[in-house]
Amino acid sequence: MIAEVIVDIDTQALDQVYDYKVSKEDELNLKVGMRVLVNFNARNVIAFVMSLKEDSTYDKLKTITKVIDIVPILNQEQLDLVKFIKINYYTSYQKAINLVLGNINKINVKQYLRVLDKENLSLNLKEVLKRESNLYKKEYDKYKKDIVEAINKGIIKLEITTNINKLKEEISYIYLNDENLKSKKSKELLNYIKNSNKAVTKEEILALGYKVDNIKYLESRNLIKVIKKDIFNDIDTIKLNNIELTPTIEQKEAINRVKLNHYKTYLLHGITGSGKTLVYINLIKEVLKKDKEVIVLVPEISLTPQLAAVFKNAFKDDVAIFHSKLTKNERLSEYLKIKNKLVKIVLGPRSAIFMPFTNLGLIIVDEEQEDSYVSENSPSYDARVIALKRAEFYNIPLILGTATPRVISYFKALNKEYELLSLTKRPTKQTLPKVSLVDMREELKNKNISTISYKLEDEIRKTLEKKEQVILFYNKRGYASSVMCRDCGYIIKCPHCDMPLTYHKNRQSLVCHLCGYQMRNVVICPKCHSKRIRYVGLGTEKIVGDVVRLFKDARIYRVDSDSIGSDYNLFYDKIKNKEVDIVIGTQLIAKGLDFNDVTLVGVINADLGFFYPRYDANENNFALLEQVSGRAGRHKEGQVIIQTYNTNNFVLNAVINHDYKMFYDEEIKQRRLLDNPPFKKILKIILSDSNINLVKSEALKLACKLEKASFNIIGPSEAVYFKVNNVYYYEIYLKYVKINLELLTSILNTSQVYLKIMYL
DNA sequence: AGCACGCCGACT
DNA sequence: GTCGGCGTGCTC
Repeated sequence: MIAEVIVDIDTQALDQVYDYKVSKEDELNLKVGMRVLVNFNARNVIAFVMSLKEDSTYDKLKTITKVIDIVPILNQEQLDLVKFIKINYYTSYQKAINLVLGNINKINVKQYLRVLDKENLSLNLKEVLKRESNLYKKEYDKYKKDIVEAINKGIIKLEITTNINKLKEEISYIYLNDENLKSKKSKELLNYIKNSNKAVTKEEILALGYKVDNIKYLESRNLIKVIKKDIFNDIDTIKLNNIELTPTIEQKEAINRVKLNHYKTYLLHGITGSGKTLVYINLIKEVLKKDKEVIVLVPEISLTPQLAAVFKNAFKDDVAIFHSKLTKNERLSEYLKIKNKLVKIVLGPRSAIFMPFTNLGLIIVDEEQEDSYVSENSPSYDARVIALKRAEFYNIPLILGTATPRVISYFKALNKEYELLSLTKRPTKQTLPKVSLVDMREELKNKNISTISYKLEDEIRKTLEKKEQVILFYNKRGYASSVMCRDCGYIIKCPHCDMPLTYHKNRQSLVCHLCGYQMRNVVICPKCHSKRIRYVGLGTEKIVGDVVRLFKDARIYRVDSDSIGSDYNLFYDKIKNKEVDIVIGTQLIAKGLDFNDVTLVGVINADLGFFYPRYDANENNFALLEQVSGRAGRHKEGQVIIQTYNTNNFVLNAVINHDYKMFYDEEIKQRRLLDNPPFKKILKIILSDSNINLVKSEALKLACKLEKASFNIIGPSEAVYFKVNNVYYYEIYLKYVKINLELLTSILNTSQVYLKIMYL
C-alpha cells in the first residue's frame, strides 16, 4: 500500500503530495487523515496522509517510519475542505491544514484514553491503562491493536487535552454543611464561607491567609462545594433587557420555513430590532432536540458581552464562545470542549467556522454583510463560503441574517438560489427612528463653519434637556489629519510606508496607521526648516472641540479604537449608566449596541464613505448608516440627523425611508451597467516584494501572461497602500463569469514574487 | 525549509 | 593534512 502525504514544512517548493510505502503492520491501522512520521530528505518530519493507493510511479520510495495518530486528526470533511481551500485561495496544503485544524496542531496537545466501559476492557489494556493513559508513552505501540479495537467498540474514548493548567477560570466555593471540626483554621474558614452567603473565590480565601489544604479538607468532607467559572460565565451577571422568547407571527413564519433536514441557504432579512436573534435561538433549540450541533458566526466587533450573555442564558454550558480577548490557552480550552464533544453550540468570529463538529445541524452567519468574514491574511478565505461548503456536506440549512443584505445575496434570494425570509416588523411596536438630511452647503452659505449644523445643534440641545443621550458618528478615515509645511508643501510621511503620518494631539506625536511607526510631533519642517507647520484634514479633535464649545455643561466622551483600547465593558457601562451625555465615535459605536436612552444620532459627514474606490462602497455605506441609525430610539422614539454635501444621493434617500428595496433597485441597475457583481465576479491578485523594481516587472509580466491566456484583466496598478513596512504592493484584477482555477494557478506559480488572491 | 555534498582557504 | 566556511541541489 502507498500513502500520499503532505509534509508539515510550509514551503512553496515542498507543497505537493509525496508517496510513501506503508509497512504490512501499519496497513491495518493507517487511515486517511492521520499524521505519520516520515524520513524526508535525511530528516524526520510529521506528515499528513491525504489518500491511500496501491501503486506509485516513483521508483525511490521510502517507507513510513511510524503512525502517530490512532484516530485521524483530519476527517473526510476536513480533508475535502483542505483541498477546497488550497485550490480556491491559492495557498499551500500546509496553510490550509493549519487553518482547518484551527492552528491547534502547533500547540502542545496530548491525546489521552478515557475508559468508558471498565467491564469489557481487555486484560492487556487494563494492565497498560492502570499505569499510563498517555498514548505517546512506550506502551502505546505494543498495545495498538487492542486500543484501536476498544475504540471501535466504544469501550474507550480518545480525549485531547493539553498540559496547560493556567486556563483562566475562577474557582470559588459555597457553603454546604456544618460539622464540628477539630482544626481551628478549617472551622474558621468554614464559618467565613457560611457567613458570606455567597460564593467565595479561591483568591479571597488565600488572601485571608488560609492554605489550599484547608480548602481541600473542607471539600473532602463535603462541607463546601467548588464552583468553577470560566471568564465568560461572568456574563451571567450582566443585566439583560428581558428577552422575550415567544416568537411573533412573522418570526414563527420564518422559523417554520427553515427545513432542518436539507441543505439550503436562507437569507433572513430583518430590519433593525425585528428580533433575528430570537429566530436563531428557536431554530437552535430545534436542532439541539435532534442532538445535532450548531455554529453561529458573528463579526468580531459585535461579539460583545451582551450577545454572549444572550447565548449563555439560553444555552448555558452547551455553548462555547470565542472572543478576541481570549488568550491562546483559553481559545484552546474552548476548542477542546468541542473536540471532546462537551458543547453543542459555538459562537464566534470567522475562524469559528472550522470548529471540528462532526454532526452539524445548522450554521448561522449573523450580519452577513460584514467584511470581517473575509480573512485579511493569506489564505484570504471567506467564512461565508466555508459555511456554505460545510452546510452542503452535512445537508443542513445555512442562515445568513442581516438588516442590510449584500447586493449579491439579495440578488440570489430574488433569483431563488437562496430562500428569502423577511422580518418587517419590530415586536416592541417601537417605530424606526426618523431620519433627516442636513445640507452642509447651506450651512456654509449661512456662515456656519462648525462641523455641527444649526439643526443638529438644536436637536442635541433638546435631547440634553430631556436628559437623554446623543451619539455623534464620524467616519474615521476622512478625519485623520496630517502635517504639512506651508512653505515648501512637504507632507511628513512614514519612513516605511507610502502614507502621510497622522497627527495625534493628545500624545503630541505622529503615527503611521499602517505599520504603527511613531515619532514626536515636529515644529520645524524637516525639509526647509520653516516653522510654518500646518495641520491638513479635519481632525477628530476639531469635532470634539466644536462639540465642547457648543455644549459646555455636557459630559462628552470620545470613543475610537485608540481611546478605548480593550476596555469595551468600561465604555459600555459608562453609556448604559448615563455617566455621559454625548458620545463621539467611529465605526465602533455603530455595531449592535443597545442603549435605552440614546434618542438622537448625528452623522457628521455621510459623504466620506462614498469616495472609496470599491464597487461595493454604496452597500457598505447603506449598511453602516442603517446601523448607526439603529442606535437611536430602540426603546423610546428617536431620530437621526445626517449631515451631507450631497442631498440627492440615492443611498441617503433610501436611508431616510429605511427602505432596503429602494436602495437595492437603484444599486443593481448600476451593477448591471458596469458589469459588477453579481453579474460578473472580481478577483484581486496582490503581488508584493521589498524590491520595488522586481514587483513592478513581475506585475507587468504576470498581466501579460494572464492576458495571453485570455483572462479579462484590469491593471496592473499600484495598490491603494502602495508601500507598507518597506514592502511594495501591486494589484491585478480579474473580471469573469466562470474562472479556470487550474489555469490561473499554473500561471500564478510562475511568479518570482509573493502572491495573494482575494475574491471581491 | 534544511540537510548533504562539495569545493576552497586557514590553522592545530 | 582536516576543519569549517557557505553555495547548490534535492527532497517520495
